[in-house]
Amino acid sequence: MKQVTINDIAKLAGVAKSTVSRYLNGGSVGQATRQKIERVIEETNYEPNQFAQSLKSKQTKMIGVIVPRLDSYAASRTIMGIDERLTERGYQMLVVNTAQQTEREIEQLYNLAKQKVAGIIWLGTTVTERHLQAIKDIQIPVLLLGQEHEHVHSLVYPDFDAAFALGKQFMEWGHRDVLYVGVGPYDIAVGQARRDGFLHAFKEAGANVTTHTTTFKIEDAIPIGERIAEATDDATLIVCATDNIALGVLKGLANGGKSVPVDISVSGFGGYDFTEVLHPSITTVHLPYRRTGSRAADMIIQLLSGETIPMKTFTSFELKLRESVDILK
Amino acid sequence: MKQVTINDIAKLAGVAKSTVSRYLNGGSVGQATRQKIERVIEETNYEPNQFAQSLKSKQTKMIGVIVPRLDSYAASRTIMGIDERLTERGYQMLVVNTAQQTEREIEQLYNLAKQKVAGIIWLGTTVTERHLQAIKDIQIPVLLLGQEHEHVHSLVYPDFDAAFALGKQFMEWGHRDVLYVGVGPYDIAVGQARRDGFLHAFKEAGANVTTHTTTFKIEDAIPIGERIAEATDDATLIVCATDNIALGVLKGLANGGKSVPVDISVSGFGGYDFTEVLHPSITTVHLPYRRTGSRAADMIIQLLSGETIPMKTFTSFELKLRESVDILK
DNA sequence: AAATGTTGCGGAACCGGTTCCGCAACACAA
DNA sequence: TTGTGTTGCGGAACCGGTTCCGCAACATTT
Repeated sequence: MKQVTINDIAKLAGVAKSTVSRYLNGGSVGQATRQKIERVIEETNYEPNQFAQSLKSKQTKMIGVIVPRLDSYAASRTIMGIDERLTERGYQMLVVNTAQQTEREIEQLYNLAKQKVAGIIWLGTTVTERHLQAIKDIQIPVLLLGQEHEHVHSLVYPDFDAAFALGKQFMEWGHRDVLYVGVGPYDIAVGQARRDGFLHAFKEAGANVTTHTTTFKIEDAIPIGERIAEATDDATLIVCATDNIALGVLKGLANGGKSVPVDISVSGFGGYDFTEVLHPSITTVHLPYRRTGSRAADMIIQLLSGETIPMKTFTSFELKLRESVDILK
Repeated sequence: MKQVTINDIAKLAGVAKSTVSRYLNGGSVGQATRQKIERVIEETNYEPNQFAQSLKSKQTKMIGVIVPRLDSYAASRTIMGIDERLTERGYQMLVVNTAQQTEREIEQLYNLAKQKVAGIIWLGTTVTERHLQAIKDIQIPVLLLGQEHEHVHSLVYPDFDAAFALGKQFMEWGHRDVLYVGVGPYDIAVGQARRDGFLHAFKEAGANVTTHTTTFKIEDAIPIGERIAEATDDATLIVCATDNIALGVLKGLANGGKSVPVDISVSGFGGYDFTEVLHPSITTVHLPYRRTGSRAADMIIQLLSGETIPMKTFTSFELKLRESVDILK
């Protein structure tokens, strides 16, 4: 298993190594030499050493992917989509996890630059000045996925529109007393856009809304569900900012003896696959994570090749209207 | 942001670059020179070029991780654990996805070797002769995770023991008519060890068992649940080989109008977090994926440094006895 | 004082590619 | 026949590190 080098090929084919290199990179090589080299490469299973190549070219065929966490459904589906497409296109994916620490996102931007990745896909949560500075410093194309910023190419989920569409549907079904369970505004996409979409739909219909704030963790939403179960107001619908929150709220309601959708309706957002097989199945919005990942891969490759693409691109969404939300009229 | 090289450092410090290199790698350098070099490196933020280093050393600080799929709960948790520990230890993780194609596992073994990773953690499903050949060829430490083979260092889940323990518990609770829903034996851990553990427990108690075979996909288990709902035999318990299967079966039962655990009990295996918050909460076995990932990282690093470790190591498990299985006596 | 050992350092080769430059061979136009 | 252009190829430098070798300066032993 000793490494075959370009020198070996040159020697075996009886030519200079510069000629072999030219052959490999599509330079001008005569018919006769071309064939000799071809044969030798075939026989020896020669494959160029990537380090030597990168040393000179200061480039790799790697795309760095910065993710806040690896164990979320959204992240892993997205990564999967990215990987599939990159592999097809002859690139490799290098995933780095930041464990939800903003500081590490910045570190990793520099770090990936040091590793000479060709481009970076960043599944962001917040965009700060220091992020922007890092992106400027490293001189490498960066695609922001799932958040947006005017100075960075971004591919975003239509959180506002999707939330608005779902909210509007609920209004048409006659819900007028709504509880909204969301997350803090530090997460632009979920904490702001999604919330605003819902609230806009509710306000437009003149509905009565109460807002609760929780985290992305299932457990934290359980007590909220429990409290709602105890309360004696006349809310007919609980709208949750994520499927995880919906899961927690459902558990809390069950603990409090309420049944869905008979006593009260519940909706989620995000599109876990298994929301469909729960009983009751959960009304939610499906975001195409995997396809979006592939799309992101395409876009970063376009950026690499210098193509101009819009600063901001939206993905699609799909309402999944199921059993957990009741139709009042 | 131009790259500072060892030559620049040498020039600025007024020494030869070999001296700088020696300084960096802990060779013999005098006090005076040491300080000069130190200062210059400090000032310039010098960082060695990894490609140049790898070119010479034919090694990297990367550990390759081969996974059959990226979007499973088990895989993503495991990867997370691996990554955390590797980062702590100064290594980088390079994840490659095989999209569940055995052929690509073998390809990737060779491919990772080409990229000169220091070691490989392989989340395997089946081990064939060709895998073994590849592992022998590449001359790089490989740790098999989640499956076992006498010739490869492996870290495995105690599928048999865990299944046996859970099965025994069910027997103590008085279940004697059991339906087992598993997967084919091509997956050694799930299709064989897990099944055998259960069956052993059932047989020991003289229970009556019927076996169904399905896949890892939720959807494929739904019709099985539906058929069970229609059947008029007197099974009291459905034991599923994975949580996903349990989810599908539960849906099928719900479709058929059966309620759990009143009409029949259901158990899963694997330990999705949210099995706890479902209603009813699901009895299952929790496997410590994340911790196991960390453990795997430790082990591969031990292998790199030439330490001797046992060929086969077991992880732990924890029974999660919850609402979905009824206690008959 | 001479012989021997130790330490610090510079020079040069090497890892395996890419690329620039220039020369030789040949074709074609003047 | 001379001049001009094109094509194919080899030599050498270069990318940024590591490592081997040898020399000079100094310390230690006899």
